[in-house]
Amino acid sequence: MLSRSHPKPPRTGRPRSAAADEAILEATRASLVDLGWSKLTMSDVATRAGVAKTTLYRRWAGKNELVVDAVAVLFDELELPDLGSLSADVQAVVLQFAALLERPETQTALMAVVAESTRDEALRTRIRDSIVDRQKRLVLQGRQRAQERGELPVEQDEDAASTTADLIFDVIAGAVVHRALVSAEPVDADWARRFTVLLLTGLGAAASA
Amino acid sequence: MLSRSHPKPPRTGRPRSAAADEAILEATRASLVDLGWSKLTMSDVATRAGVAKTTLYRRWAGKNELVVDAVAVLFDELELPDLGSLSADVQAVVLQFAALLERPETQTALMAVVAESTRDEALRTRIRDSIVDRQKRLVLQGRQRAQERGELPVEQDEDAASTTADLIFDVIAGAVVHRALVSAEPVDADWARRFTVLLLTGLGAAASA
DNA sequence: TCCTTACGCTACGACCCGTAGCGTAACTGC
DNA sequence: GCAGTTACGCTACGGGTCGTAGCGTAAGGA
Repeated sequence: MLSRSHPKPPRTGRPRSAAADEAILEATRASLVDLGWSKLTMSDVATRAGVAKTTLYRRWAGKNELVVDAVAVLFDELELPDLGSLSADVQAVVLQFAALLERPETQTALMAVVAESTRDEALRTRIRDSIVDRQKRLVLQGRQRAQERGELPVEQDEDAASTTADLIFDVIAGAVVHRALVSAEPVDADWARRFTVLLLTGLGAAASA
Repeated sequence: MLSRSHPKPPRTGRPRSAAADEAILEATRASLVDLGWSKLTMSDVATRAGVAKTTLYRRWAGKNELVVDAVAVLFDELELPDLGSLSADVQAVVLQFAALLERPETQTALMAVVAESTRDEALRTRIRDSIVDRQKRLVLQGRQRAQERGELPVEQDEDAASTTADLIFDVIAGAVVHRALVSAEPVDADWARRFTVLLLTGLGAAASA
């Protein structure tokens, strides 16, 4: 359900082909795998999708927007299983996120579109709406469960709670991305365990774990 | 000191102009500010630097390598002031790092070259050597000071200590980058304080701080 | 059936890429 | 000084992508 939401879907005339939409996005992912971000071209995607190049430009302004939509759907796979403890839940979601970042299409696309978004306000909100904000639900869900289990205190101040959730989200997502893409080292079960200990109990305790 | 280190600097012939080197890197940074990563071209950099395009290609294989070198030097500014406590030291380095990421040239370049590096092994090691690994010194330095103050235990196992340092580095750098570039929200003193509390004492304590 | 919109195709100017060729400049060893 | 070697600036080039315009055709709605 990509809410690309044309504000005025006209009721007359030939409707846009939904099949072409899906074929284009699929072709974009395939092209990302084969060529990577920088060598991906609109012409190549059009050819792979069996579609005219002009059809791409009728729907997407350019490469940036196209790739965001093509990759966004992959992030909806993430789920937070209830494993009985906050620690187990965090480790599970970290490993899920890491598996997503191991896929070549997300690996090459994610950082690239973020880089582009630093100079494109519209693109930034597009990424925020279709990728980033959707994952915050995992943090909120995990916190609620932990509070129900008594593992975390219930915060009274609504604003402070929201700020804390944002902080935790940046820490988890940032650490996994940095480990996987910048340090380029594996996010395996052992790393996830160590990271979770650090997140839950802090630095002093983590050093001796 | 960019160790681009031509293995064989020939002793004969006309030497390469060091002034041109610096002019090119400076022009690259200026072009990053004005145009951003995607619209930066080799021709534009050459023109700004007052240099022929062929001269660029004699020294750098392409846009990726050039930008890495142009931006790398900026990261050497980071220092870890001794403020008397681990908490204060962490907050200070976080704010320094954030200030660096607010500069448009680093903002647009950093994520872009990392994205490219996912499909280019040589570029990845170049980034690692000239940018990433240099910052780990801050973590090692901070830990040593904290241990001398008695704020952190001295780890016996050498490998485990190294692994922990890598983990902490990914957490700090990742969180700041994610906050600044992906969430696109300010890394101010308050955020740095909250983050530091989380890092040092863990999630349960951070929620009630 | 008429109207409206989407589609495929072709062609186009503009731009950037990366390299080759050439004459000139700068520095070294004899 | 002179010859040898390398760097530099300049021009030119084939190859590729971009994004758009124009046209005839296809697919729905009133």
